[in-house]
Amino acid sequence: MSSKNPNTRSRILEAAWDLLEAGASKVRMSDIAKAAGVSRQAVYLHFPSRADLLVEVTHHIDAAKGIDARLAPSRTAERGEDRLALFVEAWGNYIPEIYGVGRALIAMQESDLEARKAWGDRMQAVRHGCAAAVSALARDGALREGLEEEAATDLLWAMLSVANWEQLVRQSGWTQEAYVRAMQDMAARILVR
Amino acid sequence: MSSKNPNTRSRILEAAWDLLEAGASKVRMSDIAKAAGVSRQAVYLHFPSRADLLVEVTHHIDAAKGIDARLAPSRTAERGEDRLALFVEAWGNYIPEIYGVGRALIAMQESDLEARKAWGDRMQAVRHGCAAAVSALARDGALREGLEEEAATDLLWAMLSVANWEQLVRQSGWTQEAYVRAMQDMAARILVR
DNA sequence: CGTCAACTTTACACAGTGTCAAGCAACCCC
DNA sequence: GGGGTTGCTTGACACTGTGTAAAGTTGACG
Repeated sequence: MSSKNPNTRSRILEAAWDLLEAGASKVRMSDIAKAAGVSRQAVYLHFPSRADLLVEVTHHIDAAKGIDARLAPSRTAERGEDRLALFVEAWGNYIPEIYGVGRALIAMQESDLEARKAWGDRMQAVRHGCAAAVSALARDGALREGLEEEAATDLLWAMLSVANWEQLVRQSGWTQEAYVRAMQDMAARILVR
Repeated sequence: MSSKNPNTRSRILEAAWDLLEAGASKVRMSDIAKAAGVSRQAVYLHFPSRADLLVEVTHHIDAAKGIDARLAPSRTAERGEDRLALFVEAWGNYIPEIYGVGRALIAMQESDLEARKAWGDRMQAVRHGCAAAVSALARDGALREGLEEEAATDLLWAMLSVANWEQLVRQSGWTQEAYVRAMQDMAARILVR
């Protein structure tokens, strides 16, 4: 991908991650450069744009935090209901990890087409997870009657949005545990027969 | 409030409203000025900042669309359950009206403190509506057991966020009617005993 | 010693917000 | 009918942040 020093690249990614996760309200390219101990231009030698850098940070986090391993339990669950609860738990507990970057990427969506596409892609991946859980319910005949799989997926997806997590946990002061329990309960009440 | 020509002021507000509601992705001060047939500086003679202008637009819309009248049925409902359903319907159907401005204001939140406060205040008003509906349920003894009024209000509030409406209606392609019905159903299942 | 890669330094273009000051046209008032 | 006031225009400019461009520095390697 890049012929530059992979060390510098990682330092930039780590620095960006740190700043974003620390909740700094505005993280500029120069802030990231400074935190990485590198010039602002060096950042542009590794990442063509701010949006690209942020996207790479999310991939970096995915690799570091092992998103796949976290979702594994949900995929191997027998019953649809268990699968749903485990998926809600896994994703719900992953949100805080990517919240900083997600927020920055969401904020860029309005102005930056690339950022919109990048975040949209990631959220589409979450939607696939939702669809899989809903589909498992349907397979068990446990999906609430009068609810299409498509609509159920949309609802679950909307419920599990980063924005909702932000509102409940960051704004309303819920604990992470309360959030996850509420979402599991909610999902069960809305989707399960 | 302003010693300037109230006519020009209204023209600016209307122009901003039109542009925002038309879904233009980026609405600059100069765009609004041009649409209002006025110089960019004239806009600043009437509104100190972009955030102020947007907030005034929301108030303008409230006055034009009669938010109070729309919420009246919910306030006069006898049963808590009816009140809840009517509130969800009234607010849910109001969202599309303010979506354009809301989106612009939300996009500014990250960078602009004033915008954050302004939109936060408006959302707080919605929260009060949620709290009133929940309180009516509790009064009837219809609130689901094991659910605090506070938590119920938070949940309802999060559910009814503009972001969720956007995701379901604009992104997932739901009709407005389907959205309202789903939210009413969801609220009943989650909050009502 | 030469050269190549990675990075630094400095400068600049560009968009958009917000400020400032001078000018101008209409109207009001004595 | 001149003098002031009001509401707006015109043009210039400061500031922030992104992204680009080009020349300079440093160290490793052959």
